[in-house]
Amino acid sequence: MLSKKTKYGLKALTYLASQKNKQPVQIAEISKNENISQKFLESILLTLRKTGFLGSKKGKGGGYYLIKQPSEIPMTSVIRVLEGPIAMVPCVSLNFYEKCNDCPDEKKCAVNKLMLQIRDSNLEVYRRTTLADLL
Amino acid sequence: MLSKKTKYGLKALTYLASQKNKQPVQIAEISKNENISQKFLESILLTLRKTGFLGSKKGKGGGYYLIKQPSEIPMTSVIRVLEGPIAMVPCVSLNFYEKCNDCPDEKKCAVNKLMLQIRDSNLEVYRRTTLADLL
DNA sequence: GACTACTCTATTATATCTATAGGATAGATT
DNA sequence: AATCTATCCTATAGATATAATAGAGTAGTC
Repeated sequence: MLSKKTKYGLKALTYLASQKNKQPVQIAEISKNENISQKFLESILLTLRKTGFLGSKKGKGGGYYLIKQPSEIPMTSVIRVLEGPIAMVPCVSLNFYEKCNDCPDEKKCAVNKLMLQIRDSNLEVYRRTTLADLL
Repeated sequence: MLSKKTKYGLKALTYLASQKNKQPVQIAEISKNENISQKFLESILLTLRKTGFLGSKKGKGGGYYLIKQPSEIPMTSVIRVLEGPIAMVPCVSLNFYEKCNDCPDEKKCAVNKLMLQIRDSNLEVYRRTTLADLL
């Protein structure tokens, strides 16, 4: 299952991407329009800022805004930041590889074989899709 | 992440599929060879029997065995039984569809758009892969 | 009839996700 | 400078799902 964190994060990103001008948008506005708990959204936007997707402005008229163009934000990086590894098992992960301790030979492992294909097909989708494609 | 239940279930299925004769295999044997907690494996094999993948024989010389040919067991059905819905969000699920209560229009939803593609690509992999392909 | 191995229910442990609370901090406005 | 506003940050609690264990019960085989 997709976590709510990722779901909300994606919705917030598209909300910001669909803004005509580049004025900062307040958390409260996004929260209200996308039906997201404001406090929860707060922490999500915070991680998106820390990971270089968003900029923020404090004080009156402040809020969050996209740093890059939507077409320059691939889903691979969004998913990795919000959801974690794209692979469903660590032994087929590109960025978070870990050996299974119960598995003597990865190349003979059925789970590895299957999940390698799943990873590849998911990666293909995430790589070719940018935030701009979701508007 | 893939649950251990699914992981162990897949390993057990391939173990059974790789048997030369069709004699029942005891839980203890699978558990030992695949490094799986015996009791946990017990419950997994039980659900695989109840869902029509395995047959069992009680008493001495008993155990579990595959009912169908490995080539006739698609991953779609295995995953659905062990892991649950293939879709990552209910609003794009074929067999477990559910409307999001926070989303006014699915067709305009970014999460829906993205996850629809992910579902399709995963489905394609699971459909073309049978247990026989994992041996 | 004894042995073996599956069957089933209940319980515990663990982890992760989701959400909330409350205050601290920094910038804008007057 | 004072005040308002909105982000920033940490801590924590509750809910849920997963993972694993325990132990008694049942049914078939030899």
